[in-house]
Amino acid sequence: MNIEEVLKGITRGAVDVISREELVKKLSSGRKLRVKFGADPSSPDLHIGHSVVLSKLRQFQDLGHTAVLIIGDFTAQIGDPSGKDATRPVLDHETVANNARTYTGQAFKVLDRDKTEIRFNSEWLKPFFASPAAGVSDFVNIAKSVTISQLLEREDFRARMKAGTPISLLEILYPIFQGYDSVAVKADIELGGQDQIFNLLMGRNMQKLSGQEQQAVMTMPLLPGTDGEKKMSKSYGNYVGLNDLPNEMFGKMMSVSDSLMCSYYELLTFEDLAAVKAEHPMEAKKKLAGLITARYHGGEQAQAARAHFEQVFSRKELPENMEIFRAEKAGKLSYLLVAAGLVKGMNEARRLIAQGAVRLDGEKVSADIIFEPKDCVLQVGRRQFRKIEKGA
RNA sequence: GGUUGGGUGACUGAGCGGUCAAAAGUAACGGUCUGUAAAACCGUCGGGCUACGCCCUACGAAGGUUCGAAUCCUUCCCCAACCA
Repeated sequence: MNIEEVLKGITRGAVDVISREELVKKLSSGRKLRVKFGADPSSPDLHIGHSVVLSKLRQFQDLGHTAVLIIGDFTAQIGDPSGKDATRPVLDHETVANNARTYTGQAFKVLDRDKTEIRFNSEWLKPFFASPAAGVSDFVNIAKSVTISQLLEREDFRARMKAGTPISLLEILYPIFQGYDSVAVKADIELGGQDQIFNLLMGRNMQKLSGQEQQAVMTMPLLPGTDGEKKMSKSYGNYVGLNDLPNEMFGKMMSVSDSLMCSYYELLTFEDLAAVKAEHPMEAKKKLAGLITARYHGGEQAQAARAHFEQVFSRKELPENMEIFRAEKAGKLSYLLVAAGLVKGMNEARRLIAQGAVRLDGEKVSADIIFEPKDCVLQVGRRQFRKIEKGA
């Protein structure tokens, strides 16, 4: 493969590449490159939005390069301001450690473990920024409790702002931490989401200051969430998690709008877009759901998820595996719903019955009848099933 | 440090002595429609009950004033804006 082809493949889908010349130079140097990707373990759940950048990282690995996965255990205690309109909560050590563990576990669903170097940035940031006297938590606490607006209110700062001179480093503290990571791991290339561009460029600055060769920077587009409006994020609840069960994953993919499906094809797969658009949307969506599910759970599971989907939703038949609940004595149906864990409370149970959401063996139940224990299937809404067995 | 304005249900945000389990929007959940599309429309949306009514717990925390408080007073905690 010549360099042209490599470059084409590696920059496919990228938003920014800074700079192309440097990237070419690095790629053609014959060296094993160190490709950095940093992640704050602020949330333990990775979703398919993260997979956009991770897949790109994987591409580098497949070319023989090393992925340097930085776990921002130190920076997680500060919170990346990128794309946020409010200060992030500060996490304690234990949470961060736990998150980091699950994080890497999920990341290796995409990355090649053997070509990945995992580093925790507290390794170098702690001694670098925290004096033994002040201690990390003191520093973090102070930085957390002083807001920018408070600082900028000061007259001398206002004057400086008016004069156009740069303000304190505090606001750009985070990018500096992240940038220093690049120095510490001697990154050749850094990948990130589109909203990371400022931070990534800071890495170049810091490396230059340290006399290192500057990393090339490449950003990937942000994946829209399943609502089709905001970016995919756990806090918006519009994500498809890498750890989602096959049926869940398949189902979530099926419920997105047609236009969103196209974006997903573009950002998550290598499929030919024109061909996709020519297909029936339903078929195309099933294919997409299958591709994604297969990626994280294997082809067999994906097949099963598709079969399940078609069975339960397309043909409205019963699913293969249902949770079993043993009913021992006669009682109100509403009580059975609560006991079987299908609803939160009695009121909700009654409401759902009144709304025609409850079925016994496929027959709508319109009143809160007395249920005599027997083997049957209890269904609430479209997707909640419970197999009822007569108790001993 | 000073001044002013705030803290309301999953979230945004009205209410400012009784008619308030608390408007409106979002989210969520059911239903109709369908490709579980999306959108739209209808309904529900603190908990419980012997249920067109009743009880309990709720409007930052703790007290108080009232027949009656999310609404007034006191103290405390937290936040924001502005001024130093």
